[in-house]
Amino acid sequence: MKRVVIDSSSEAAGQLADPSFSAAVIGWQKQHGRHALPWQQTRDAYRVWLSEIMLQQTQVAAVIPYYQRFLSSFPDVQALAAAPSEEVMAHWSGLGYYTRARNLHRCAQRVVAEHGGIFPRDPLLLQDLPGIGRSTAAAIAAFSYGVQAAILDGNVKRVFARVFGIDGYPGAKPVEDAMWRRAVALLPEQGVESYTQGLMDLGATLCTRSKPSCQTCPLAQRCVALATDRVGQLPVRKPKKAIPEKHTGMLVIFDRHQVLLEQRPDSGIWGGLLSLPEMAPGILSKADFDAALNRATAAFGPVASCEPLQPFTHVFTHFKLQISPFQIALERRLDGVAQTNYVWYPVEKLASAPLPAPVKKLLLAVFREADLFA
DNA sequence: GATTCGTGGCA
DNA sequence: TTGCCAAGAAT
Repeated sequence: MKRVVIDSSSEAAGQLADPSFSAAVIGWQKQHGRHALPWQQTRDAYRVWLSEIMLQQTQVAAVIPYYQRFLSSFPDVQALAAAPSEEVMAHWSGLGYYTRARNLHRCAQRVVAEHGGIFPRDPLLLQDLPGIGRSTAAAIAAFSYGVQAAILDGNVKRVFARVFGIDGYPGAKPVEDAMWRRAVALLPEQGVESYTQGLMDLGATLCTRSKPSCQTCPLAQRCVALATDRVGQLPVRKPKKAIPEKHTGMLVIFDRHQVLLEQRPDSGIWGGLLSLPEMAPGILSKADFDAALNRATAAFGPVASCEPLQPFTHVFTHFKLQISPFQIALERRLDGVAQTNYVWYPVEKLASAPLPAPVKKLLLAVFREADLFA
């Protein structure tokens, strides 16, 4: 069970309060903010929630097509709750952070079962639902119901770090706590919707990471970073560490119009998706490789041909993955191989399959080239 | 509390 | 090319 933060911030809030701050943000938002994003112009909590989950650690441009497809396939929370898991995963395929998709599905089912299909308006109740943390709960409550609740996302952290001249990495606990206190203290009495959207818009369109437009910023007068010429230094960068590099061999085992896929476990990288069977790539002799290949494919049928494809690297946030693919045609396919985590998948359905982005790209390239489409 | 989760765009 | 990181949450 996740811990819900109850914010009873004390006397500090009084000192941090400043009505002119929210007034400046709200005024700017109404005139220069974004008003035409697909999830705006509505107070439908389902749409607000869907957009907020998709936008976690993901840029607006990447989300828009996913949001549109999701909404047309699952027009309301009941439709999403009733959908099969694989269909939900397939719609999320390529967007990343796949735990979000499973939590999204679970959340829809809980809203239907426990809240009569209505998203609660209390941020603390929202935060109890899977995939909804403190900031997302506040955004949903503010945009859907006008509830006075504070967000603290990457945009707000960047704006705060500059305007208030906050040193220290915003991901560090003490720094983040201090920012939460400010976020709560600065909430306006009226107009949380415009204020919240304004903070996001400021960070996304004006107070950007590089080349911010300080000339047109409504907060320039009060910006500590601008006054002290530290706009380029704040917020403090995440302390970098060397990321490990891993290797894997991926087997593209196919028989006419079907390819062998493997269901990945729910936890870990690419959790809950289908992917290709993997084999530790080695600096092995050809004989060793053939032996390993035979062990790996014995259950599915004798190998007619095996050709290495161009290896490539996929970069994650926290490690690099060297992928060495092999294209393996079966001489014939053995039946009765009932290992439940494997599935023979029709090639023509790959484009809409719940696959990781690099795997989908690889497979579409292989089968386009091999001209194996019907 | 530090790690673990994708992907694509951009400098 | 490489590095950085975006509307964070869960463990």
